[in-house]
Amino acid sequence: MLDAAVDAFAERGFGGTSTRDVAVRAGRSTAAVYVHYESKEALLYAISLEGHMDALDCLRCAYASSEEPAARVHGMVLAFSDWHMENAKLARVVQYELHALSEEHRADIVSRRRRFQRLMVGALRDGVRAGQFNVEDVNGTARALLSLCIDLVRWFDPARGGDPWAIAQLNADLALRMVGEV
Amino acid sequence: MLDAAVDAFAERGFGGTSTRDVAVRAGRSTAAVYVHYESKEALLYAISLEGHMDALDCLRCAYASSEEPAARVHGMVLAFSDWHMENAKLARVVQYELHALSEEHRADIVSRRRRFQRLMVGALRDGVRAGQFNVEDVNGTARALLSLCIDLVRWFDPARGGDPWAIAQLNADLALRMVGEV
DNA sequence: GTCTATATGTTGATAGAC
DNA sequence: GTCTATCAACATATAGAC
Repeated sequence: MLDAAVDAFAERGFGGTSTRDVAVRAGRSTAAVYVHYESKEALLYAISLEGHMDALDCLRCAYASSEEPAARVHGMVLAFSDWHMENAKLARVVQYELHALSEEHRADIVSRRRRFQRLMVGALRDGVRAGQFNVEDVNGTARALLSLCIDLVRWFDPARGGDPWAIAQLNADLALRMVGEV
Repeated sequence: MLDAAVDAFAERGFGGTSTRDVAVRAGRSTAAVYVHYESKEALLYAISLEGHMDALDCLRCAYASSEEPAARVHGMVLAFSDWHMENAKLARVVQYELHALSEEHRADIVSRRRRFQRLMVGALRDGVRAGQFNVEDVNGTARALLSLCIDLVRWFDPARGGDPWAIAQLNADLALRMVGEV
């Protein structure tokens, strides 16, 4: 059911998807949707929540798996880029359908999103403090590094080929240049 | 009429917008929409076409206004970033609503989009040939530079403040690092 | 070119049988 | 938990008067 909704929302957007679209993809009736979810918006929230938690786990894990600043930033951009390509449909919904959430749900998700930025800012500060990075605008640069990863969902299409790992490697290498690694 | 549609599509997405939404914003009846545009999709195509032409003009102009490779790439990222913030609503529709176009219209737009990539690839090759840039993957790096600019429309909100020019400058400075400027 | 009125299908969501 | 059947509201688009 969730998978069916992810596919549909990713393909046509939340507004362009009907509960019937979702039900048909899941091989169920429209009524069956409402047994599990209170509304179409609640379905989107469930997807968005799961996606944000999974992506944050991914980025936290990468942060924790190295103490050396350059290796850490490299690993974070590598993992976060890869996540967006390996979970292309989910990531698309996560990144582009926030506007359709209710006010309360959106506030919850927005506060979760700040953690991505904080984590990346932390990684940059570590490198600056250690004298290994040359970054003037830590917040802006962190934002740009996340942008590089997130924007992958706009154009990357698993069906059209392209090697996710090679793309993630390129992003990670560019990231080290962006932080002015010494 | 077009402005009203840009506002609506940017806020709620194409699928989440009704022709009534557009008509009300424009201070007209729904019937009036169909005097000027054959369908809701035709309205989206008109917006998308105008937006892509304007953005391409912007990037071409930046390309042409310098011969020196580093200044050229800096200027391109500066101008393209700025365009996405100064035309935030239009840019949002341009970048995120392609999926809602008819097959013919989408094909037309997609072929126009390739010109952005070609222009940036050209700028990078110039710098590599001149021995001023150190870029292994020209296509991938050009894609990343455009990503940095385009992803601004996902989060930049003119209403919430933030200095577009400072953000554009940061992106342009990061771009020079990304191309390994000597 | 604009409107009011309307045709025709689709929407999110519910009722009630099994 | 699943279905079929259905509701009221809304969708896109058109007809025809001014």
